[in-house]
Amino acid sequence: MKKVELHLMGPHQRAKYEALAGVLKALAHPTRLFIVEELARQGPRCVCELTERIGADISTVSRHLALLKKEGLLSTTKQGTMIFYHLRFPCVVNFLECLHSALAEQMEEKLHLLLKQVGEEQGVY
Amino acid sequence: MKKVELHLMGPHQRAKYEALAGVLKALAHPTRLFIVEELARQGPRCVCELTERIGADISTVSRHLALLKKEGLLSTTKQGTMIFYHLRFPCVVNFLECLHSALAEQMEEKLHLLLKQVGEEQGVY
DNA sequence: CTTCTATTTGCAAATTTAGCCAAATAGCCA
DNA sequence: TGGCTATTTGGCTAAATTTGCAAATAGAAG
Repeated sequence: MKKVELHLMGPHQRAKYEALAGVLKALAHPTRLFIVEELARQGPRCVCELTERIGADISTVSRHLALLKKEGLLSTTKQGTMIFYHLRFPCVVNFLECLHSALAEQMEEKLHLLLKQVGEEQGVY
Repeated sequence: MKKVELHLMGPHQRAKYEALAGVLKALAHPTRLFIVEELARQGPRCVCELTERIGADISTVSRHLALLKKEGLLSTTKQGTMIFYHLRFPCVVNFLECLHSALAEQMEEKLHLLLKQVGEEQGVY
């Protein structure tokens, strides 16, 4: 008989969440987000061109790209000595935009709360 | 006259990507993903209940929850001495599911490629 | 072959993150 | 008040991430 540790997360679930976390981690960096949106907006770009726009060392940019590729978000093609990176799932930017607008709302809420507080304080004195 | 560094990422854009990255980083951890799905599926839960399912130290879980809350993904309500965490944007799980199925497809592709390679090698010898 | 250019990799320093234990806090109840 | 439970915080260590510089690779062109 199988002992039922009633609600403990199993190894299968664990693996699923680790894979997901890998992809999300790859996205969770300002430079890498910029890269993803740039590729979505402008189409495939080579390392040097992206590097220009980012303003970091080219080796750093190369590493960011490698990570995104490793997690399956980008693919590459060669043209001469240059390597072009492609966004494999353009739909991720939809999610990013959605998240961004939710963020904007949230910031506004916070701002309102803050303003209200300040207003009340001024009212008191 | 404004000097145009033609395509360098500006501070405004930078700030946007940093905020987005903050939220994504909060999501990018197996335990925190589990928490998010658990709250989506089962509704608000207290720290101790989540801790049971996760199997880590309660202080660790508490910190994960604090991070998710700090990034605006969760909110809290008190009931007696217990604190319940709520998922503020249940829609994030849609994205997670979408991402997960894309991941599954990708793994399958890789598997096929691998199998094909093995097949070819066997054919050669 | 030599010399470019584009890209990746080795390495080390600085920073961040994750985890646990122990201690502090907060609210409930007797 | 004092004890009990739920949660958070401080402190610490181990591990992972990020970054730039320098060196290695790979391909193109003279």
